[in-house]
Amino acid sequence: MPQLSSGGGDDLGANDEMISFKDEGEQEEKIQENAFTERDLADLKSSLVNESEINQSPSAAGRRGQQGEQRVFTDKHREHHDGVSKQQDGGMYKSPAYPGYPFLMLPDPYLPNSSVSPSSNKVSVVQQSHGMHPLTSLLPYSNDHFSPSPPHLPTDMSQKTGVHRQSQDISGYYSLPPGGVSQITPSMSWQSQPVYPALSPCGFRQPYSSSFPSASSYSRFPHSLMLGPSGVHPTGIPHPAIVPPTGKQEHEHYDRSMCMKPQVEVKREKEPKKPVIKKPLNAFMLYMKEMRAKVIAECTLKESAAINQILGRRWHALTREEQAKYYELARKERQLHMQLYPTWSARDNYGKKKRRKREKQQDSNTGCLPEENWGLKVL
DNA sequence: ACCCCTTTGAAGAGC
DNA sequence: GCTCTTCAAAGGGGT
Repeated sequence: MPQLSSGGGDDLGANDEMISFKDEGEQEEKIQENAFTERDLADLKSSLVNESEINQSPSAAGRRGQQGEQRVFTDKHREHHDGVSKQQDGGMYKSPAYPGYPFLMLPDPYLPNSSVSPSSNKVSVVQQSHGMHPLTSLLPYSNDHFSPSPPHLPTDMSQKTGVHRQSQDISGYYSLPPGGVSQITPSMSWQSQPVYPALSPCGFRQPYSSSFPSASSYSRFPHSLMLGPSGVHPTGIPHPAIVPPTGKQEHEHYDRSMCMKPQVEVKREKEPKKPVIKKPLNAFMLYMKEMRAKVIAECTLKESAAINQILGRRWHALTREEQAKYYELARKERQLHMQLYPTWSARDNYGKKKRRKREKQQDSNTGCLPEENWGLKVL
């Protein structure tokens, strides 16, 4: 475990873990809302815990018993992760433990024996019937693209140090021209868009079988800078990362409309509203996206809140190496997002969602409208 | 139709 | 620098 350097493990935030980690009883209360009986739930959760512990490497099982080593990824630890990633780029990604990462993370159709093996990359790849595997789309990366970041180059792209230096870095990943983003050619297109699901010509998400990266399939998605002001490419094909500023299921609604209506009409409809560029997914979100289907299949649960609780527990049960892979992917996602949308800020989407319950409660107490205040602050 | 729930992490704002 | 808030995905459930 490369990241478990001596002297660094004890300060990895056991307290935070204990705080954030919910009690078993609490879990039961939550999941009781499902159709399961208490016993079924207990069995389910017991099996989940067992499964997590069994499937884990012995180090993970041991780690669970060592609350003091439970991870909390503070910035320091993230840096550590980056350090791990660097190591893993040269080690994990190329070592026998992670041969060809992320290419190992292929969906079942592409790996004859892709089931989880304790000795293999334990992060099982789940065939998502509803979407492209976020990691699968990393396949276009070459091994060179996943080579370790050059030691002389910073890898933490969260530091807004400008795109140019990132270009120097990401150009290795995405073959960016020296000029940076503005010179990204359509041919590069969306090979470098790992998270956003591949869309069928009709805009519907495709299973792996049809979304397996290929130059032709990805070339359908032009670069953001090739888009028109509404985020729609002149061809009428929507940008996968840009969604209309409506509520849930934006992709589906939007994509269907793209299929059904002439381009000009759609363009006209979309013009008045500024497209929404979503936040890049963090490590846990990437993990959830990958594992959700598996949990649903195993637990026959469909309620996302319950699924997410399970996924949260499993996330904690992962070894640091396993988590590191997702942190690394998330880091690359952020890099890519920053490349594609240099001027985008997370603040752009503030207020897009409706006010939350907590805010409403505050409102009832204070009479304030926090989100409106946000808007005032922002503007 | 819309919001809540539930999770973790990233980012922004405020102090 | 620390704390708090919001959003990212997901989809069943509630209003």
